[in-house]
Amino acid sequence: MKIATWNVNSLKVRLPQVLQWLTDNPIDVLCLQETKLTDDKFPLAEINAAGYQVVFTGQKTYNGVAILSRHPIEDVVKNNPLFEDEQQRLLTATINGIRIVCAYIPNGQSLESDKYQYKLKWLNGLHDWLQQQQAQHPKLALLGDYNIAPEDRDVHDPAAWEGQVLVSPPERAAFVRMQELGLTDAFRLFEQPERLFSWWDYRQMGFRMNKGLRIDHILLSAPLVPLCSACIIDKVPRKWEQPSDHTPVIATLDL
DNA sequence: ATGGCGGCACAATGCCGA
Repeated sequence: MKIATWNVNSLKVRLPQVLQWLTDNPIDVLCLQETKLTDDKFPLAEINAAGYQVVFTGQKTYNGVAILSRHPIEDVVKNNPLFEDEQQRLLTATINGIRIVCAYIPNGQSLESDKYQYKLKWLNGLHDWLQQQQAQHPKLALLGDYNIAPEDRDVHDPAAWEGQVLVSPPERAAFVRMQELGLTDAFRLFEQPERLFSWWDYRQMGFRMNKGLRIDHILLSAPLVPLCSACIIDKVPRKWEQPSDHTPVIATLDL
C-alpha cells in the first residue's frame, strides 16, 4: 500500500497533473493540500472516473484538503473537534485499517505575525487530536504540508533561514512533540540523497538552484514503522510545465 | 535590497504563500 501527500497549490489548476501523476504512480491513498476550492466546485466526477473515492473539505481562495483513495474511506472527521477553526486544513479518515490524517499546517507568515501565533495554537490542537486518535487507532499516519523544516539538513541554506518562520525553535519543538507521541518521520527511516527537498520557491530559479526546504512529511505511528519499506520524494512533477511549488512524498507500507 | 513567482479575487493591484 502506497500513501502519499502533495500540496497542489490550487486543484483547479493542477487537476490534470494530479490525474497524470496517479496514472504514472500506483498510489493507494493521496492526501492533497491547498485545493483552494469550495466543496461545490470540487472535481468529484473526474477523480471518481480515475478510480478513486475522495473526501474533501474546502473554502474559497485559501486552504482546502482532500483524501483520495482506491479503497473504501470510513469514519471521516472534518477539521479538529478539539480546536475550533474557520479554516479548512484537516481531514481524518480510516482506510485499510489505517487512520489517515491529512493536514495543511498554517504557514505562519513571520514570527511577528498573528498568523504565527495561530500556527502554534493550531499545532497544539493537532497534537491533542493526534494523541486522542492514536489511542483509538494505533495504526496512524499523519501526511501533509507541515510548513516546518525539522532540521538544518532539511534547509538549503540554514544560515540564511536561521530564526525564520518554518525553521524557528517553537515550530521545530512542535514537530518534536509530535515525534514524542510515538510518531516517526518515514523519510528518515531510510538512506536519502543529500539536499533533497519537497518545496522550492517559484522565484530566483529556486528549483534549478535547489533552493528548497523539506516541509512535506509522512509521520508513522510505531505499529506502522516496521511495515514501511520505502519513503521517497518524487521530484518529477516539479519539472512539469506550470508545476505546484511542492512535490509529492510517498511512503510504501507492506500490510 | 523583502522583491522576485504564481494563484486568486468585490480582479488590473493587493494579499498570501513559504
